[in-house]
Amino acid sequence: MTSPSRCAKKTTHRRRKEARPGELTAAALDLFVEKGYAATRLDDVAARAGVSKGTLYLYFDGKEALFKAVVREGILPALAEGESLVAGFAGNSEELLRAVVIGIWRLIGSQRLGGIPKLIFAEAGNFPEIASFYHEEVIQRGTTLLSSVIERGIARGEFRAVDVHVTVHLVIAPVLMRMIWRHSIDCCAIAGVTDEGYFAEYFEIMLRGLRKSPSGKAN
Amino acid sequence: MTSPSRCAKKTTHRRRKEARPGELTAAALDLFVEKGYAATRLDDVAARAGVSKGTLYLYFDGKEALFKAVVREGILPALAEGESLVAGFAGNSEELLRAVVIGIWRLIGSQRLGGIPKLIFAEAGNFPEIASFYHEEVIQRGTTLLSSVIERGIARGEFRAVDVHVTVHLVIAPVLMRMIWRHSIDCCAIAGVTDEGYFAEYFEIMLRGLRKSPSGKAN
DNA sequence: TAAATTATTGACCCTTCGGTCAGTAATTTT
DNA sequence: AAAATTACTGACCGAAGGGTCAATAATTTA
Repeated sequence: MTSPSRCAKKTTHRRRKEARPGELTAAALDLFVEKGYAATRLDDVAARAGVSKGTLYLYFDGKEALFKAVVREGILPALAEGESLVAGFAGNSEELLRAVVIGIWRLIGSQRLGGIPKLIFAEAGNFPEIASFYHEEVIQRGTTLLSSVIERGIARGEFRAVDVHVTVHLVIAPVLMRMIWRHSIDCCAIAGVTDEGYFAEYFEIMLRGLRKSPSGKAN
Repeated sequence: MTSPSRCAKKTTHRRRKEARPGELTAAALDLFVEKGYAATRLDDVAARAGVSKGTLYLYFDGKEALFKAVVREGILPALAEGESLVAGFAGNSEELLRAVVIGIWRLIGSQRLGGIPKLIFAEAGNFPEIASFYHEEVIQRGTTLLSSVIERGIARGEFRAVDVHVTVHLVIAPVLMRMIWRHSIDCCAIAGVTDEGYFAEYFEIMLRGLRKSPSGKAN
């Protein structure tokens, strides 16, 4: 029982040096999000990418390098997009906050990438190298991004003079938690609620909480 | 190299049937919170409790039963306390919401137990039995508890007519995220912020978002 | 077509860990 | 003190999985 190959149609294996890395990171993203970091088997990643484990090691130094490649390829572009959005935005800060949060949700939260934060929070303690990598390349940048939005709102007299550092965390928490729910016990809890319904109430509460004038209807 | 025993002072082991279960669940809580569910070794749990792995199996059927015991012993009493608080509360709903959230933080979030939600979210997918156990015994009860507070506020004309289901998740998200940060990459992010500072801004934003009258200063 | 090159394989090594159980030692009973 | 009871131990088993590497097959070069 040697189960010779994986490809039913082509008994022989093909040599496709160019395509391998992308196929491997795609497969890895699927499995990392589904199983977590430690529980993902490199055998399975390789199999899903249509190669053997040995091939995986030809393109990546190991599990850690593979994971970093997944994050760099998937999350950093989304952050860059958010940064350029803020840099060139002309409207009021309420609209900007909406645009940034919705953008994060559209590019990360609603995609398979939305499972990465959960994985990081969960396994940071057991994999310090990955934790510091993610902290430096994603969390710091993301925090700075949101801080700039809040600070802009305060500077323009649109938001109250909140504690920016704390508020960034309060603003992003419901977004992160929706990603986390979606990738764990999502089953019944928020299952019946659409993204639209969730974020509508989220913005209503959050912007009422941030607005300087308590008279509402600033939009 | 047999490393005969663990206890340096008493070469002999003691028989303490009554004390073992509590010592084992205490050790297990420490390690589950520190390492996560899958990564916690029963050998280590036993060692921290001062017994051998064999002894652990005398008191618990295995890892899963041990974990359930930890949750039942640690989290369910806190939920019960919240329920009785709501049942007998006389003040306005804003105060009640504050009391319930602060209570959850005091009894769970700020304790080692605050590491449990992270573990559950992270490993629910890999351990369905634990996920459904936690969902039925903790999440449903907790959601119902918070729903009753929001509904009370709406019924008394203190809160806007928000979507209760969604709002429960929005209200608890920053609390859960603070637990999660504290037990993962807490390092720099919220490290400099006290619980008081965090929750002060949290209540300010959340209650402005919930209040019916937009004139502020309802407290 | 033959030789050289290189992408790919998968069996293998080694460690880890949940779970088992025959044996040992502490305690109680007689 | 001897016998009976039972709390406790730790060596062991089997499965799992990260990482290695000699062998093999596809492709390129001569």
